Amino acid sequence: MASKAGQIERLLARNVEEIVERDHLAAALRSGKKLRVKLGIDPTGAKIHIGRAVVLWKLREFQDLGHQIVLIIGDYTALIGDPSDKLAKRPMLAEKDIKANLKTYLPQIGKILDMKKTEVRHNSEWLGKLSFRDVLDLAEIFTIQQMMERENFRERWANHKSISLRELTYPIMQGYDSVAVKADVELGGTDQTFNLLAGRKIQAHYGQNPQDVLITGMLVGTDGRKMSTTWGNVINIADAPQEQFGKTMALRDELIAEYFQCVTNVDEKAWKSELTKESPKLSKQRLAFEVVKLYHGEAAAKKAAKEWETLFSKKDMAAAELPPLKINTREDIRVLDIVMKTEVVSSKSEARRLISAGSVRVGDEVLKDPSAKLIIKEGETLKVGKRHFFRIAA
RNA sequence: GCGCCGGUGACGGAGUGGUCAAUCGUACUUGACUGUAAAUCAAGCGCCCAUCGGGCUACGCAGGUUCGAAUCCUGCCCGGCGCACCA
Repeated sequence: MASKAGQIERLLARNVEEIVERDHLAAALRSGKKLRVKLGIDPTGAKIHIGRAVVLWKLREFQDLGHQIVLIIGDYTALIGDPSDKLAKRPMLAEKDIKANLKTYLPQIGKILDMKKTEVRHNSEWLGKLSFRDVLDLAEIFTIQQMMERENFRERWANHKSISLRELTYPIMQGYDSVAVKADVELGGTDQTFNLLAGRKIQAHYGQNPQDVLITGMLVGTDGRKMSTTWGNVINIADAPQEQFGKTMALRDELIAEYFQCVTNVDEKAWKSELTKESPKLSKQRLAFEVVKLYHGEAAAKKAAKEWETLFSKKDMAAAELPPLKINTREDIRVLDIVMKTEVVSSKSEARRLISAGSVRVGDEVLKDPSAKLIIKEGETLKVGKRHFFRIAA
């Protein structure tokens, strides 16, 4: 393990886009004082991807140095809901969703942080108690002009897109969180810059020392666009080993370095020297291995690497370990119905399309007729599309 | 509150009474080529049945006119712009 000074140096440098009051933070870290380090998360989706994990790993570094992590669940902010949802019923549903999301969230975060040492708070605890008067007091801290400096507001303003009054209160809600938990440091991605800085101002207003702010870069998706679940270019930390490995292999070559730096723990010098002498494919295999290792352990990573090799590189379906698919092997069955059984398609029309396109094969044989009937044997392999494989079970 | 413009598929954006399940671009899926990379080429891209083909549901919501509506009319909801308001 590196020296404490080394750890601090790394903490302040790797994947860090900007630090506000850098010297102050550096001094605080060296002072030996136990800092309260805040991260706010909105439980909006069910899965956490490796892009969002960047900041969690940063927290882990703080944790390893003995500081107190304070995780704030934005249950109150999320409850208020999106401005485009006008239905009165919405908040009730959201409350349920939030609870469901939280159940899956914390275990995922637990893959990165030591939850026993983490303070988990919900911001409804204090935001729910504020009076209208309190809110006005908070609102007084900022001017419209300051709010409009924010890029996404400015852009929307320019494009005649709506900006709700409520949205303007987001920074003050989040900033007040810092007051409530007496944060010394807050982390976030560059998209959070405005909110993070708002926290400083609000703390000062309430007579607290402004938190230092550490901003991490945003990880791009595997295809080079912004990482987003709707784009399908994400690798989730709870994804199965195989899936993580495969998704990493689908990464664009030019992003390999960035991914090594942002999503793995591999020492910078180590991966840089390797990268220059290896082919992109080899580098990616190493990268994929590291990613899986991080979330599933070394044994799983080794296994995933091997599986990938047999299935995709050697294209040896027969030798690979595949998920079983239960099919009646005694009667003949339509190709269409077999594909439906796999549940990789959302409709029969889609299944027909896939079949007609020649993307379904049993063993080495391509099956192009949706309504052709066949008797399929136990142990045979089935491939549907590019990446769905099964082994027939009785 | 008044006036004007607009709300179309994942997104952008055509279409302004039948030939519209809806031009086109992007994204996406699949095939070929490959390194499950990129680029390129090709096909597909509402749902259901099907061999050609047929049926159903859709163009903010609800009604109406018509043989026939995404297209016309009425009401409602939502967005933008302008006016008014600004003691």
